[in-house]
Amino acid sequence: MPKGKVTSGDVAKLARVSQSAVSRAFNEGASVSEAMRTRVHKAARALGYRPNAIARAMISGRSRLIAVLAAYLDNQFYPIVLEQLSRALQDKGFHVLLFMTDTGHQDEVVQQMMEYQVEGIVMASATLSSTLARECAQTGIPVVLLNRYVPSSPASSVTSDNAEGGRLVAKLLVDTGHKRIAFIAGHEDSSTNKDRESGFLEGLQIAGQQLWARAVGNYTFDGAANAARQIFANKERPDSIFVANDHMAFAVMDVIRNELGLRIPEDISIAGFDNVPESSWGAYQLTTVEQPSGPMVEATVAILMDQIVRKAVTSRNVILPARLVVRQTVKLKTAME
Amino acid sequence: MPKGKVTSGDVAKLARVSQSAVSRAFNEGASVSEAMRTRVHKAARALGYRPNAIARAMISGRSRLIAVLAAYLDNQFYPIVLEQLSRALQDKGFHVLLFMTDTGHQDEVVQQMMEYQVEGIVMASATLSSTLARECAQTGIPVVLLNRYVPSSPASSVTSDNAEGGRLVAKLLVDTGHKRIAFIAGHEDSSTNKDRESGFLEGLQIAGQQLWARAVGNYTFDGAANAARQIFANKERPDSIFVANDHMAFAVMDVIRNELGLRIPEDISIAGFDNVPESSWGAYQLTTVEQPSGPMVEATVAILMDQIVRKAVTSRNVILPARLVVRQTVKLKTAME
DNA sequence: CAGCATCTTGCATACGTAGTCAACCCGTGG
DNA sequence: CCACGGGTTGACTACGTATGCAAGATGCTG
Repeated sequence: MPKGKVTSGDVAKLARVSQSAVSRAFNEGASVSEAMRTRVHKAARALGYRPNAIARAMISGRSRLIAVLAAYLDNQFYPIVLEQLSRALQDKGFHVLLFMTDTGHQDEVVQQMMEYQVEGIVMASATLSSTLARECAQTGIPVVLLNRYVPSSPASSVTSDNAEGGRLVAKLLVDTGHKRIAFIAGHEDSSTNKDRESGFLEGLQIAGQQLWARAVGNYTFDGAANAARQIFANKERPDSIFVANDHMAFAVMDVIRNELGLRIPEDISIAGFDNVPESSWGAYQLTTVEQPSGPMVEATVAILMDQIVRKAVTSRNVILPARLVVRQTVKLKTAME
Repeated sequence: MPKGKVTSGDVAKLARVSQSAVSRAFNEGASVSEAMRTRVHKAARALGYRPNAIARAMISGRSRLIAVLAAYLDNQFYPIVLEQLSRALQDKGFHVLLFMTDTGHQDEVVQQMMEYQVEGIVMASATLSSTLARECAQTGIPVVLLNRYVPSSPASSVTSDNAEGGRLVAKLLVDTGHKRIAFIAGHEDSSTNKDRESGFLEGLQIAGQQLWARAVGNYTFDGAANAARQIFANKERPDSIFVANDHMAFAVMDVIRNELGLRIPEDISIAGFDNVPESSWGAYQLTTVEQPSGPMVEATVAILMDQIVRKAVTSRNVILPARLVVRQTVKLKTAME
């Protein structure tokens, strides 16, 4: 029966070998005979021994810990990424130390991450401060900004092609005959919003159109609902709205259908961004731009492993293609008015 | 400029004091003069020193790590709980080590948790194996089963009153005149499903009714959609369905409205369980039973702190009240047929 | 002013493991 | 039979911090 803590020393005693031998028996590259290894493992099994990862991290300087920082998990995009990320890192023998923080205690949180000697940091939220990103990066620890980009930062980043996504939506709305096109922004300081909006405006401009109305939802559900109400407070209504992410788009759709009594897409078209699972749910069937979470996570892990295992020093900025997912919230053909 | 690793020894040298003094200056309860503390902190700031949590965990035997185990994050209930849990633990000076696992590699994952010397384990998923829960508990590390209950286990548990919730739904459906009442189960081995179902059946029985139909959705979106199709494959339709959680209820509603062309609640009533954020979204307005995630997390943290900080040994089983949240998916008055 | 208690401080050690180094075994070829 | 080399093994030390212990400093009481 395993009582309290059992150490490599205990195993060594039982197996009548040295502590070093036990250590080597549990390390991949070490020089041990097969006989010794099985002998040690047998004793270890008898005692219920497992190497102490803390002590191991201490001596080797390798904690096998990756810090993941997120601001919120409301937007389904993040839980999904978090789940995939955690699984992928587990497969590589790493583990996720999770930190939640809204703007405010961010500095403190970064300090805490460093105290745990994490080998890498993933910042997975569109609304984290740029100074924080920079602060992290200059610690020498590999930092990957997931779904966020800070131009002058030495940190790596993985995003989808937000600008292209914006352009695709603009083209879709224009091509389907929309004339009064509105935009509801997310968090205005975030790179995702900037890129989506600039791509969208560019797309409109190419088609010779201008933005009809604009409001800010700050990537929150309630904020988006208010933004929608604000846009519809005017006498003349838009005929379409591009909402900066799906999470907000659902709020906008709710307001349009339940408060204003309008139909989607007959009275007004809506497009979102992310392609979270809810977008495909029957009640929304949201036309949106897909952010490929799988490849984004893969790229994140690849960068991390490159820098940690292969000690690569150059940071990378990966931009994955964004794809339009057409469902039923954009009216495909509209009569000229 | 902070170069590489700076240790308490470096700080000690700069401040011309002993390493012990530095250690004490960074520990709350230690015996240090105020002069010494400020002197050390000044030197520490100059060097960018922060104590090494790994070394600290090593010597003190206190890692301040809590393992959180989840099977999936699709169901919005879990991300929300995870976010709250992480925040609450951070406030207490603890940190979350996140593990994701489906049934299969569970044993391996538990070993990994132990290797990191976690001080507590939270198992946050309805579909984790009971043997795993037991295995965890007998390690001597405090284990809290969140939203799950294993009768003969020494682990603590925090749940809502699932049986009462089931009864409330039964009463609601009966009181509003429903006669052909169906149930779509989650994962049949899970305690949440068992309790919700037994409470529901009990409620029906009290009212002198019997279950009209039953299918299994395994707590998955697609599984629930299929379960719904199966139930409606019969010539005669139910007039109401209690779905074992909200996540599945959305799938059921989609099938009913989009595939079968029926109206909710005019043609059929739906009730769920959890009260996840999406339940209040305009497109669903789901009548459901609230699981109070806030209090559930609070109770979890309280139990953990009791056992870790105050070294309490007795496990606790907390059951929090479940509350009916009436929205618009249950037809309140139905004409007798 | 002596004597004692309280508070501070430094020294030395311990935590559990990995890795260096030297010693050792065994087999091979000269 | 000896020299040599590859392969194993054990003793020892280091990682960075916390803490028991003893010594020193300070304050307080009689």
